[in-house]
Amino acid sequence: MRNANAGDAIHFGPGLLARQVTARLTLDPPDQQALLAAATPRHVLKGEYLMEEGDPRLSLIIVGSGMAKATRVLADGGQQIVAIFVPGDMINAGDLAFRRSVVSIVALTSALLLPIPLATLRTLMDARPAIVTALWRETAAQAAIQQEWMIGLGRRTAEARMAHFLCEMSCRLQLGHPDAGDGFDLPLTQQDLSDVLGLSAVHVNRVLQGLRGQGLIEFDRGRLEIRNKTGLYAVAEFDAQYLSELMYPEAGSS
Amino acid sequence: MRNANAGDAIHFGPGLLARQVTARLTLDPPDQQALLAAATPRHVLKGEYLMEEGDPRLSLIIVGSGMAKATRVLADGGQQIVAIFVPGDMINAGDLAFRRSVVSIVALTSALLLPIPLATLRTLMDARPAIVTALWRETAAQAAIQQEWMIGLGRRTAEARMAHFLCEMSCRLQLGHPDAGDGFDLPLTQQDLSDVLGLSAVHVNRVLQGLRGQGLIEFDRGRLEIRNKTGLYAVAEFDAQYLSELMYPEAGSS
DNA sequence: CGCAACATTGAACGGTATCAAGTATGGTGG
DNA sequence: CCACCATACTTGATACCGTTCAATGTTGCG
Repeated sequence: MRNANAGDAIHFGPGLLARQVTARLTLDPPDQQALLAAATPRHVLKGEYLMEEGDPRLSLIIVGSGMAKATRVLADGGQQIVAIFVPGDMINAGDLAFRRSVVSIVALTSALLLPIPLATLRTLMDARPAIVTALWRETAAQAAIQQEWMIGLGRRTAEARMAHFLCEMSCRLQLGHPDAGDGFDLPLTQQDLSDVLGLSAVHVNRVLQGLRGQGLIEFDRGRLEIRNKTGLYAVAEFDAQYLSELMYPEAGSS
Repeated sequence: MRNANAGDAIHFGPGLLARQVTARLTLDPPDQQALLAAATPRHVLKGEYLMEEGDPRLSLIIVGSGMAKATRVLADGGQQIVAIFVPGDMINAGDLAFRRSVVSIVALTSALLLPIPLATLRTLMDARPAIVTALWRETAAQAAIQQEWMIGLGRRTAEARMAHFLCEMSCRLQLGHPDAGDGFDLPLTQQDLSDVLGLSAVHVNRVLQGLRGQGLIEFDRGRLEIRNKTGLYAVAEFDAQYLSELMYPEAGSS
């Protein structure tokens, strides 16, 4: 949302956006440009629904900027967030393999989306096999993150779960700009956090205070500062490697 | 493991096995045969490790018969099972997109595996794009099941979680032979169930007794009988559709 | 200013874990 | 065929982590 390089090969976006996105797309420049050129950028507002449970899938959506959550509402009114999407992510790439989405997608911030209509995508996939591979890899990356969440939900204490999630988001959000400090925007309410971590909102509050009290983090109005990275990693038993491998996979796997 | 049709196009397997497997591979016959022909069948015994955390990925493994679990051991000795594989599944298809596995794979029964060396697979993927699509679809299917587990771990009671898991396994195991009754082999100990559901083994025992007491199931020595399918589905809030869509996706999505 | 959303705090309850026996069950070797 | 052993299952008592309920404080926004 800063310098709009009108001269970019990618015609629709500011330079910064393109860089964040392209860093995640493991595609050769021609494939990448073909894919991005097929998108019709679209802005959405915070809180807007991009997709609802049961909707047919109409497009592949790449997040250009902003964040979104994938959530499922249960009969008793409870809610579980099953994914958080950051710039460069393909929103529920895996769902595309099926007829309809089983989760709702909600924008956590105002966001710029790059939706690619399914018909166009199919043509591209036929013409450029690397795009199928990229979709597969993205699906696999999201599945690996999900596995980490499952382990947290099943076997970690509330504190470790929270710490682990914060570490994960820190890594994922800072991939594009590794020079940034230890603070970043995490536009989640405590209610959102509780729906990610399978806790009550009240307990999230107490856990956050615990982490604050240990001098590990500050978290205020959607901004997280990591005060003691080593300590936080220790509480989380966090191994950053699983993510860097996901995000920057070995070249030449097709 | 019954009638060995030596005349089958697929040279290594009994007819029944081939049918179970091929029903899940959404590939045209030529692609399917090319893929399966590249496998060197291998038997493993109950309890055998097929893969350990951190191992490099050397092959794509399709389950021919038997079952396996994907598990992750934590520092405190706790354990979380993140997937159960049944005949026709590709074991951690998603992990192939990366360098190494982050989970261990253990055989739950003696099993027949169809491993396809990674080098061969890459050649096949280049020659037959439909195979990449199939890997992607399989990864997506497993991710969708994982999401369902996450929802259970995060937001369902122990009883609903258990019921839901049993419903899921019932559907997945009976896809090949829909005529079978409401009983099937589920070779999991109560300890295994606890590691799937994020509970203690003691509590699993009590939950099972609860379901038995309501006349919903029988579960004895690895054999599950569903006595009241409607009732069990109700307790689980189980929607069978999400699975049938995963397993029998619409034709022509490439 | 006033409302709505979000965050914080305290008290009491409850689901599930943990600990500690004890009881089947099935496989093995004699 | 039996004695033995390991594994799995069952049961009861107790403790705790996290929930629920209810009230209050805080922030931002139209």
